[in-house]
Amino acid sequence: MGHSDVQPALTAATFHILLALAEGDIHGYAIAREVEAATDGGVVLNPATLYRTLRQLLNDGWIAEGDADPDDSRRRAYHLTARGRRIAQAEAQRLLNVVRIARERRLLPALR
Amino acid sequence: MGHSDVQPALTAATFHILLALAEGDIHGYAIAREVEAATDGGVVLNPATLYRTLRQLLNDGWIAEGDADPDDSRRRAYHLTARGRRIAQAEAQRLLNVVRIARERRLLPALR
DNA sequence: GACAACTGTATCCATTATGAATATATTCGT
DNA sequence: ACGAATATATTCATAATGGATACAGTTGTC
Repeated sequence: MGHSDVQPALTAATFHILLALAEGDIHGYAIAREVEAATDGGVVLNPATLYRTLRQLLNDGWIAEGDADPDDSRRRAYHLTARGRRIAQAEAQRLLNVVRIARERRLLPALR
Repeated sequence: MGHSDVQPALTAATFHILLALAEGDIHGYAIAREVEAATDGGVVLNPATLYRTLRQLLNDGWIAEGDADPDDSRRRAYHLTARGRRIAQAEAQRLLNVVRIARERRLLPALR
């Protein structure tokens, strides 16, 4: 989709991953389960999408790697950087606007 | 992104188009301007995405073609079908949940 | 301590979605 | 009449996603 420089609209997968990372250090597999739980099974992250996206987010400096887990050497934990948090906040605001529009169009019950 | 049969998560472009069609008959070009206005220029629909998506939505029976415009023979107006409206409502509800999660993670100011 | 089941990360390949650019015709304003 | 804006549509390249698979470390159990 276009975005005219205002804001580069994140993919749904990226945003869900950022949401999971917002609470603090968490590793890939746990992200997948967290997203699934938070959306009642509505969003299932494909491992290809998950690890590919994590690599990109790391490269872009939106997330950073946390301490290694002493209990399980396979785990690679991440957390949001300040930059990543700002981006996630902006995206959340954008989605809020979309929900507002949906409400105006009577696709959702008024307020709550 | 995955979706485990619960609900096939729409693309942002598709949802914005459905939102624009929720008010009643409206033609392609007007949809593009409407979406741009509603998102303060944040979402700009590429014509390729727009007309491609309209064709798909029509094929899938989510939208239907309205009466021809007597003022301008080029215009092809559409509106949501009952099916399309149900799908848009479900997607709106899904996004509302995402916003709720973002709020829980303190990425948005509490309530409003 | 062997073995199965689960956890965890990662990649390949095919498919789908998006975007930039362009083409073409109609309508509007002057 | 003529240029600008409107309106639909497609082509070709790139980006995003999903299905499948691979493989190693960990946990539980007998």
